[in-house]
Amino acid sequence: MKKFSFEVTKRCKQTGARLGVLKTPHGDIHTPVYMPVGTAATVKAMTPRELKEIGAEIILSNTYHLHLRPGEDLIKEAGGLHRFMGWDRPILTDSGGFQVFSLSDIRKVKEEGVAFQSHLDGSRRFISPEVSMDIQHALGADIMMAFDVCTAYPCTHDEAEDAMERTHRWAERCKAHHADGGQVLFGIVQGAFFEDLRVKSAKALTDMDFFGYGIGGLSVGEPKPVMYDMLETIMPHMPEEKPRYLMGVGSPDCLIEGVLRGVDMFDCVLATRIARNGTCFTSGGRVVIKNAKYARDFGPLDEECDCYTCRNFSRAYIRHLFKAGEITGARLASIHNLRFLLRLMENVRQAILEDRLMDFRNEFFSKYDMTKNF
RNA sequence: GGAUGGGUUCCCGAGUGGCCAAAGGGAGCAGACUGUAAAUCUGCCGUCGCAGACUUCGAUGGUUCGAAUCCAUCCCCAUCCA
Repeated sequence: MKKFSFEVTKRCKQTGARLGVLKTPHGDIHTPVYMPVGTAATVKAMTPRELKEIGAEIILSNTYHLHLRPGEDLIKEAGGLHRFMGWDRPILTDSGGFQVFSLSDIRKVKEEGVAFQSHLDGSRRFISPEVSMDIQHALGADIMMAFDVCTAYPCTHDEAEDAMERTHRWAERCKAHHADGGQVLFGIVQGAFFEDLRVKSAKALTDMDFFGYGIGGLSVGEPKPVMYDMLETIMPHMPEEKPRYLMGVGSPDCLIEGVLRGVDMFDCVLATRIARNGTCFTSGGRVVIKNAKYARDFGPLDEECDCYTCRNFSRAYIRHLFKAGEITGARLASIHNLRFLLRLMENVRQAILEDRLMDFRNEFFSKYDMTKNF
């Protein structure tokens, strides 16, 4: 479709990291980009207006969850996901593939597809590549993801290979079933933590020619260096002119390390989840704001942050809200954590533009206490 | 002044002879969290500590091998009656 395009506009001379623009009918996305996650058609605790204010260019939602509730038919009737949730910028929908992994206790994978038991009411559901495509068509997100099989860490080579081969077959089925309308489809590279499989998967997916490529099956509990190694293994085999999306990452350090290794897109629930649980990103490292030591700390969460929370409220106040169980605590922390990552990526893009991403990285880590990381 | 019911570890509240350092909840403290079964979950929560030891159930004195639990006296509290 003409309405969609991706272009790498610049490479950092210092690191080779990419700057790009992904154009969609709902607006342009400047990469490298962090995408806030709104699984159930809402980024938890955030309104679309607030998301815009902090600079979110695209958000994520989820096929499995919306299929169960309220159902894709209802969302289609509402005019599609954008209108339903009042968000007019781009949306990416995950395929339900990650739920094959995260709901492993209540699902069965077969060649045809995956039989889930709804985590809401136990009812039996079946999602195949075709069903996932149908649901995602009905939802109408700009970017759709192929239905894949995500494996755990650790897993055997055989398990990883089976999951990968199935992911490839399913990717073919997704592509065949995808209606080339106002949406584009990403394939997903699997292969767990085996270099031969990752290379094979990258090549196989590239041959299928998707609009973009997810890198799945990482950040599932492995040490970070292992993930970084896998990225370095995969990247030389990814097409240069297509967007690369590292699924489910990350933490501030992982975002930077990912960009350095050629990643264009990220999403992660971490920012919003830990925000609701009383933990915040700061330029100095993680701050568990509900801890007693902040009871009389009347300074901002992060001196360097420009977000609404940091401009107007103290650590002591935010801690108080958490201790009191007030919903505003979760909201203020969510606003901050998301703005922290979005601003980090703004800075990353600026650094790439100025060919100094490695300098930026080193400066970031000189301040960021990794012993207080995730 | 009389009647009745009570006083348990920070709070509420179980416990009526040994299995009680004492259920459960709350509060408090800490930890976890990476394509969201998460405003969730886990741990600690008398003191010192490895085992274990020591102090505690309004106060004091008894009974008993053994008491938060039984008896006596006293001190408080609540409600009702005068």
